[in-house]
Amino acid sequence: MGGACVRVLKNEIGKSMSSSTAVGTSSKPGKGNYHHGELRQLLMDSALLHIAAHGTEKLSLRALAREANVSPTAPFRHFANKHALFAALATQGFQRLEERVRVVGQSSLRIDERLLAAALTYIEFADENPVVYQLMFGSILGDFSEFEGLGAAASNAYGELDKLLVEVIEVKQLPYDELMLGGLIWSAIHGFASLRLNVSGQDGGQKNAPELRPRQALIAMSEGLEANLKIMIDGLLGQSS
Amino acid sequence: MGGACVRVLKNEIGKSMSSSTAVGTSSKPGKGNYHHGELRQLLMDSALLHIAAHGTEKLSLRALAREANVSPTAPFRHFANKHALFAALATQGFQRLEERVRVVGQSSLRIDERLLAAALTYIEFADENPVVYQLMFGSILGDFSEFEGLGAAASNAYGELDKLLVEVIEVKQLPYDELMLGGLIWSAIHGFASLRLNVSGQDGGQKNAPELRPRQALIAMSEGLEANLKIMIDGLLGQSS
DNA sequence: CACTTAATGTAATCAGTGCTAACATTCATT
DNA sequence: AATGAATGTTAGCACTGATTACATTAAGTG
Repeated sequence: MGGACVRVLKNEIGKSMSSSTAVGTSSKPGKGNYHHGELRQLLMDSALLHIAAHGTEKLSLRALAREANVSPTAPFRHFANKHALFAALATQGFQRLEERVRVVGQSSLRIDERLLAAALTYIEFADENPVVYQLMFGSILGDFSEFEGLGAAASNAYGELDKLLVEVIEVKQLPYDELMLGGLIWSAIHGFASLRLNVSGQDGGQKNAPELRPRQALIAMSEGLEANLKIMIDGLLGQSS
Repeated sequence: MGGACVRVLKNEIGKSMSSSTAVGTSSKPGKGNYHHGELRQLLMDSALLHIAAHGTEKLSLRALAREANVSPTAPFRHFANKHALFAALATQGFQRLEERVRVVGQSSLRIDERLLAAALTYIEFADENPVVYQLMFGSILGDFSEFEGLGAAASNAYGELDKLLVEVIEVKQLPYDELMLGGLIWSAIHGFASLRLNVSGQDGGQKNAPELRPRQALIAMSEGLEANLKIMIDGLLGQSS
């Protein structure tokens, strides 16, 4: 019951199964065939699907285990507890985001174009990986320092944006403190990405209630996204070219 | 175990116990004293404290019932399920936010000053009611249409911002579509508020790791908040006065 | 007032969950 | 072949969300 619209996106999984022998997945437990090697990533991928379908709240490690044809407690060999799984997903997310932003940051475009491209990349990432994004910037995981590597991964990802900020300030001789400009631009980007995920999720596209003004605003802004982002950033950089 | 820093804020509760006979709260069940009248709001207030302390994930209706000296299933008389409680909190939040924004929106200031004041109000609300804010704009509650009144409350709250947008566009003859300008400004405000809640929650203030650059950016922007917000909004409105 | 009715609380119970502890199997390395 | 770390299994505890049937209260009606 309930319209739990499954807004799953393939990009959010994939990129897994780097190596390992890739045993035939089907098979009942207790027959001398231990899973081995691939279970951790398999659980993570499976978790993303479940969260996308029913939310973090209803994710059950036992259900994941069941789905993987594995004993109910097997997941605990890979994740100390449920939140550790979330943290692992978020960490992986930060790493991938960092990688993507670095690529566009190192292109040969002008600095302001690279900044815009980075912003777009950020928003694309949120679009393509909504569940991971929520884990990364939502409130489910409290203090990152409770999970090894998570805080560092988050900081590294931000660092890629930071580089661009330093550069744009120097090139354009902006009167901003680098940290403050970071706060401004980061807020703008994140706000847009975050609202789109949450508000656009409203109404499965069916009953189109009259109470969807906020949603319309975001849809309006989403059309011609790049141009609108440019307005936003240029506004913050104090120029209207 | 775990550094579950209890960042509770009094504003987040309060404003309750509107009327009712206010029976002496202490007393064991099964002694001919039914709670009556105040239990619903009592559960909501209690829930906020629990969520602030241990997160939504670990909130237990049974624990709330226990704390209220009430049978384990009593909460279900007031909330169909756990998420309905969250939804009730979010709905109340939207209503209070709407009220606050309306007040500043109706002041006698210039329109751009009122817009800035509204933005500040929004951010103050998030600061003072972090848990409610996360429920309102986070991903815990999926489709608002599943909860009666929630979608409308959200839309009404946005409506107060909307009024100001319409006015500023007309007065300043801005070349924006009203919906799009709403998307831009709303993103900026929400992004700042949201990041502050989530990122500033990192590190209980103790070990001050070197991996806190993102946090520093937000702190930098938080100092002189009003001035920075003004930069942000003026930037979007395309003026640098 | 007595009587009804809706609202609210209780009691008993169920399936499912996170997690722990003790044990089994496999893999990699020597 | 032997050892030890990694990984999976089995059994079980304490707890949770939720349902059902029943009890009590407050409020309204004649």
